[in-house]
Amino acid sequence: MGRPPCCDKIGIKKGPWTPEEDIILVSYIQEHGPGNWRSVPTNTGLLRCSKSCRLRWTNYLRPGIKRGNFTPHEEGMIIHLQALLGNKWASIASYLPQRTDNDIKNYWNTHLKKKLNKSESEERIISENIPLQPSAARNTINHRSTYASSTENISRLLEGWMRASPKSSTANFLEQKSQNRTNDLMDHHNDQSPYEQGSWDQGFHVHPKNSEENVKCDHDVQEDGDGDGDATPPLTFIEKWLLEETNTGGQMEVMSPLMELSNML
DNA sequence: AACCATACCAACCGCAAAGTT
DNA sequence: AAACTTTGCGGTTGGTATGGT
Repeated sequence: MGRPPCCDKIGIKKGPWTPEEDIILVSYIQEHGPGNWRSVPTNTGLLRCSKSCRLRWTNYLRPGIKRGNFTPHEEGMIIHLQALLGNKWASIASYLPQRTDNDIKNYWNTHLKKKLNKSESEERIISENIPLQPSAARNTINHRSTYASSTENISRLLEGWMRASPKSSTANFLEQKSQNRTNDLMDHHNDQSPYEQGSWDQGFHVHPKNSEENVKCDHDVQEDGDGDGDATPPLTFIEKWLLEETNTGGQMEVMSPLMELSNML
């Protein structure tokens, strides 16, 4: 025990990351790979604690992250996985390979929790036989248009940086990364990508690190089941359901059996 | 136009598990 | 086995954009 807080040191910078810091971190990770976070600040000269570096990478800079614009299918998955697993955001995120646990957690806290509360109260009113106008707001997801703007800035910055630099392995990596980001942004701007089979495949195959993490997370989830006894249902069922969901194109109707089960649990 | 309230997201903090010596 | 270090997770908060008055 007695671990000293890593962020208490004098001279450690806090707050929002600058594009320059992002570039330093990305290029370092490209060379050395993610991990050994302890050594990242000393080796890069970044005035950040190791924790902050890891968080920045996993939640923001890691290739293959999809940001904003949660599809109805993703939303449904989060709702049901949360019902089944509780606030195990990392576990839930392992089933949404392009999303980070932080993103899912934020989306839950800012959108879905309210939505569910509203739905529950409306259902209660309905069950009490009080007439109620259909609520348009119930099906409305408030997506803020500025959500991806910072990502876009990073993308542009990286592109500019690469043009100015000789073609190194780092630059190649960044170019690829930039391309991924651009593709993501295209998805966002088009706003037309229902959660489809291709998205899964892309998430798992294009980003090896991602899938590697998924394997680990899934393993963790399974261990959770017999560990703390927090009523985690058999994961094989969830996986089966997710598979069916993926194959059927993710219609909400498919979830009703699951909802019944989760209600029973 | 200015002010205030609310919504949202990025990042921080503390704790615990896992890993290492 | 104990002490220590590192990593990961979930809860929370601060800053800022947006909407309303």
